[in-house]
Amino acid sequence: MIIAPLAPATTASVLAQRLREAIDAGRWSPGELLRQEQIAAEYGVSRIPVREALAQLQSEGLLEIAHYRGARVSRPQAQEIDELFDLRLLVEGDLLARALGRHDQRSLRELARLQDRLEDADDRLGWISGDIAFHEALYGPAERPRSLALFRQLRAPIDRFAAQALGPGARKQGWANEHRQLIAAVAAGDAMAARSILEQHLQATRAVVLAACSGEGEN
Amino acid sequence: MIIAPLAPATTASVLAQRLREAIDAGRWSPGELLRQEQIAAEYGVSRIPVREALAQLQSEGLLEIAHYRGARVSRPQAQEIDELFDLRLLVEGDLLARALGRHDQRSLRELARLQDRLEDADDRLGWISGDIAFHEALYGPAERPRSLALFRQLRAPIDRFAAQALGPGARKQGWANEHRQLIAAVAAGDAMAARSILEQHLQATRAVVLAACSGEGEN
DNA sequence: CATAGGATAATTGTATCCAAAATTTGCTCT
DNA sequence: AGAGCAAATTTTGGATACAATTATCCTATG
Repeated sequence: MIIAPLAPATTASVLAQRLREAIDAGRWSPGELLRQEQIAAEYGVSRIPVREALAQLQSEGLLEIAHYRGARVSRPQAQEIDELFDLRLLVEGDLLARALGRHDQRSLRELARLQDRLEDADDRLGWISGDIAFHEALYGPAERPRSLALFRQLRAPIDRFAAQALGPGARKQGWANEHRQLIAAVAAGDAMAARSILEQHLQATRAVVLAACSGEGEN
Repeated sequence: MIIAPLAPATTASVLAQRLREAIDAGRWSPGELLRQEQIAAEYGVSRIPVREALAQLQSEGLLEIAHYRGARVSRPQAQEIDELFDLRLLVEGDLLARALGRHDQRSLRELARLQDRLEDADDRLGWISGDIAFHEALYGPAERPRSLALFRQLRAPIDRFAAQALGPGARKQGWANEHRQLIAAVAAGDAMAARSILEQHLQATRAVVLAACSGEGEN
């Protein structure tokens, strides 16, 4: 529970959050231009905070900005997606290994609770944010803030396509199974099994994202 | 040879580059405030591009910005530096392994040439940019743009302290030896040796950076 | 008819100006 | 004299206005 916010919201930061959600929701298709004036008018602000928010989203890998030319939702190439998933396996594998011995009764119950909530969620954005929350709880005990930030950063540019792919019912079962197996492996302290399940989980997600990314938004 | 720049420079982007260099050169000590007005006056521009440049440098991890309070050079905690070096070993180890089989006569000659230039450089910024160039040439054949970008990102917040530590003559010899050994291991295609030398190289650098970071700029 | 050239419009980047927040200064009261 | 509070100054965040660059459309020409 947060008492005093460390970084009191500024127009640009809340705008960035709103735009993040709008992008994940698929408001702009990859390649489509985000017009500063239009966004400014829509949110009732000037173009200055809009520009700062767009720059922020660029640094997160969601947008590509060309000078004097505009910002557009990035569509990673298949090769780049492969690379991102390889990096995720490196970073998340390390986080998982370090978190293994540090989980306790409470953190495991929290994991199970998050997974329950995740399976109850019925909208795409809820799944994505729930999945992020689950993995953050999974890696949290490692106490590696920088690696955790990197985990978020590596997900950001592809979650948009994962959300697209997680339409009605698609692969939700296998997804949930892998999460349950991860919890079990962590509870048992089985590093090998955990690593193996994580790898399988990421491979499956990679395939889904690749399909969604190549299939959508042909501009 | 570049004919037409893909991204024509804008005031904010050249300012960001200038400020990057100024920070690496130690113009501001960690914790010291960077005043927008002062920087704007100094470079003869308004505060708008200054703010955008500062935001960019924040996203690179060089600065920490608090709302209405100002930007200051970040001083990572020892624990954070440890984590950054662990991540570097993960990412650079992967890059090195992937690049190993892809080096050829020309790329090896280029590596040797860069190392020669590096040993001739006589100022701190030259060493740092030379070291970056060397490692980029070392990992380049892996053809992993995203990992290479991550390599730069993981270095950025600590290079400032590496530059500080690389004062007159300090550890330059061991540093050069490790680079030469890396070239030899790559030429021989010896993955184990290359990995081992890289690990040793990063451990040594970590110690230097930790010492420089904790010892300097007590604000 | 396709295309090169140039004027016009649309859009981004930057400067100037105003508002909000924080830091500093100086005063009061104990 | 020192702690606490309030006005003044400083500094940052945002809005408006202007300049620079790019995109569009129209015309003229081979």
